[in-house]
Amino acid sequence: MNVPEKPSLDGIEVRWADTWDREEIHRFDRSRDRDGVFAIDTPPPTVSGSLHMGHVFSYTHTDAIARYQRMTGKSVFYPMGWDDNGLPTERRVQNYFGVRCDPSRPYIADFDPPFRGDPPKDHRAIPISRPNFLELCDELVELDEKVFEELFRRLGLSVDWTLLYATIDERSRRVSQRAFLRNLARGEAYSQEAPTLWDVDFQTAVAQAEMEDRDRPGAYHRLAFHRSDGSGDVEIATTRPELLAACVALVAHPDDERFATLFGTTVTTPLYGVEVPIVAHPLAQPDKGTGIAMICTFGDVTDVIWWRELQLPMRAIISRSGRIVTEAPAGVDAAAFESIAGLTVKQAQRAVVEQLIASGELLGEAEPIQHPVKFYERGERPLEIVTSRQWYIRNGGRDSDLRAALVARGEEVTWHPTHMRHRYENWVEGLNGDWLISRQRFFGVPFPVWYPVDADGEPDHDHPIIPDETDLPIDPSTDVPAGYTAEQRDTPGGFTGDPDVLDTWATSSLSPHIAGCWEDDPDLFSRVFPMDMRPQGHDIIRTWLFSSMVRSHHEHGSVPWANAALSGWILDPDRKKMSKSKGNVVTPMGLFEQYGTDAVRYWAASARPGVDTAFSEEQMKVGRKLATKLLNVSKFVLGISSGEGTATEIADPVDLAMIARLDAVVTEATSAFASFDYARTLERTESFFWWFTDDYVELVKGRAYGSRGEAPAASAKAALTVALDTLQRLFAPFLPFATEECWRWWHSSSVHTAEWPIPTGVGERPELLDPVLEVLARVRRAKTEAKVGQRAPVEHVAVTAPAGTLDLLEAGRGDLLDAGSISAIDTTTGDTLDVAVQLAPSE
RNA sequence: GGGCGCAUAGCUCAGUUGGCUAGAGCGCUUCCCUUACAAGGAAGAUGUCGGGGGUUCGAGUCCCUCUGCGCCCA
Repeated sequence: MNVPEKPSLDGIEVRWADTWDREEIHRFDRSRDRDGVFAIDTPPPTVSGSLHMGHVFSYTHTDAIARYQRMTGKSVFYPMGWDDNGLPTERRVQNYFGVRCDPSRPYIADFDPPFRGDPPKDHRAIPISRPNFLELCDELVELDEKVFEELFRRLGLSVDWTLLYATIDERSRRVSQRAFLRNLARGEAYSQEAPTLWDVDFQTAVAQAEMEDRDRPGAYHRLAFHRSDGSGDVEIATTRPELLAACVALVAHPDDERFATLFGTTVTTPLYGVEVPIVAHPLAQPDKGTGIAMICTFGDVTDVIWWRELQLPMRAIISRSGRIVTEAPAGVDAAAFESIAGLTVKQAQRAVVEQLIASGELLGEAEPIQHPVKFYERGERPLEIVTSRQWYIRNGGRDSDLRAALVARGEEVTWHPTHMRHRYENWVEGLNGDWLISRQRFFGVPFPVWYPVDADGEPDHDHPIIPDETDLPIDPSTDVPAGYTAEQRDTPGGFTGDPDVLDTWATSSLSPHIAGCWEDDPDLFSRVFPMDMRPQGHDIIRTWLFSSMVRSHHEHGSVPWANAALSGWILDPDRKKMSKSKGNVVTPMGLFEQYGTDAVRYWAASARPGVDTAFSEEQMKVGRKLATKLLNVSKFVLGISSGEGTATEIADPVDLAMIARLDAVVTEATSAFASFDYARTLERTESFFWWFTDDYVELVKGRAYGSRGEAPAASAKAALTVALDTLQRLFAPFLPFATEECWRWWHSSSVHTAEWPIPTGVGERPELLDPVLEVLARVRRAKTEAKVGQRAPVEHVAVTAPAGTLDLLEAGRGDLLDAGSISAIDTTTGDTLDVAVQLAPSE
């Protein structure tokens, strides 16, 4: 045994993290069968900046559960992944190196970027080739990932770092492409030319899950359409007059009597003189504007529905750059159109409004309104809708059977907390289209397909050329399909590669497959899948959680995991969502250094599952106090008992009563942990711990020192040892460093590979301690009121209490005399408890 | 508009199927350097459990309703 003179938390993180690495205590034992494994589908953090308190918070919750499961004897499959694939990385590369990707540029060997970090504000990004851009992506993510790993190790995450993956690495690309090809073969993936939400800045299609509504100012402009029979005008209101040239119909609600006689007739558009029909559709809102609206191809998603369901013609005028196309669509007055050709949407609106004023077809003043506008969640300009060919995976958005099946899958998962299931169902039931998985970006997993090019040089999208699974991963922009030569690329009669990359969620939705080496290592996969637990934030239920469910449902006909544990948000102390500026000032590493890692973990683990939680340094101070106390009480107990004694040697009723309480805590702590409620385990353990140190230890200290002889001391020592041993293990998942520190004083192996405690079963009469401690409290109070120290001697204590209480009290009489420095206790039977304390005269 | 959550001490929060006098920590006040711990300990004060109604022998807890805050979706 080796107890230090002055226990300290300083430096324990590095010392024990190194030891754990050396002893490989977090290593997954892949020889265990599925029942002996606890598999965690760790969220791969986005490597596009820095880790913040939100990461520390939620990853601590998962780690506590992982450590608990390990102690119960499970082989814990706890991988880590880096989500380095996708737009956030591209964006960061652009900002870090001062470059942008231009696929038309040639590759430059040994390219040296103009900056490495913080290009000046006026710097214009240098266009570079796609391969050069990807090299810079690789360089930067490697840097970021080192920093991430260091922080996670310092946080004490018990991940098995040999299981590390990155969502852009070869294994992930192979898994992602293989899963896509399987979806394609089964008809779950398909490509289609269709109107698509488009971000004009990022130049990519955007999925429903990445969209958000933002309130933006707009204005209703009232426009006069002219009835074709010359009988007057029809007045409509629109917030997007610039789309007038794209108008293909007017629409009103079928039950709206104001327009009943107009349905089936036609009008001509202002400025452009296009004849368009007036149609009826239930999605038209009678109370909006004038009750009749123009349908354009396309102003918003409702236009798309109308266009599709009413089989209207296409008159698209917005290009992928967000500018008005240069040629007028068929039927549109070319001379009138020329004045807006090539303008941005904003410029076009101004021009059209001016023209309408001039022609007298704008009625009255524009009426300003606030209205929701669709944005890409990372974007800065409203989404436009353009027609393009995209890949989709069926997700129930267009198929009610599949939707119902996915809702049913949601019921197979146990949600923590349970109400999070509603978020999932809400999302699934509100889907309005399949999952768009293609992105017109660069740093991502490429679609593993080529297309034959016909004699006219046009790709045949209906007959994609598929690689063999054994060749994956492939890059269709450099690899050549079987049966073709490289010279045939992009030539008539040859082939062309699909230029797009998969949505980042299309890869991360396969995180269980990537981590579990699906198909590459079927033996491993069978031992970990379906996994036990998916921890994640509730904000990505609609993306990561749902897409994972879709992939697993298609591929395996099962859920990907049995439990979904949703963590809450970190809020500023003033209850607002943690601001960036604040998050940057308070860095996790700074807090680890200031309070110790265990203290920060304590703060995180105190928050109940799924509950938004205020950032609180006060809680960290409490955590530090707890860790310090644990070291000190360990030193005390081990100093007095030498770590000897077992539950069977406990004989004194006071000790048995304490053990009874301890057993109850173990039972409760265990069932809470088993149901993922780490916070409850911590709270129960902690409150017992403080009671143990403040009351029980003080009560039996004298006896343990031998004040009443060997046998009573032996019982106390055994009880102290058993309690300490149990408490160190109960705290181990929360305070991994402090518990390891004091555990190793008297054990040669790690507390984290020790067995999770089970009740001793020897406890008796827990209620006995209540009257004993009540009397002790009265004595303490008397001393405080007399303003003397707690060691001040007491001459005499007279206790009046009911007979039953006095019986209980009798068992603790000896300990009370010691703990209170009391010379004598007299007892009298009475109705209520009364304690009279007579202090010894001061010297 | 639909869904979900929250409201308990000055602050942050516990309070599991209804059950003794509603708890903890922080903060505040007083005292104590005591041989595990002064980065500590002992003691104390602090509540219309958001409002209203209902069920019940009994409601912080269950039901209804209202108010306020937050989140998700449309």
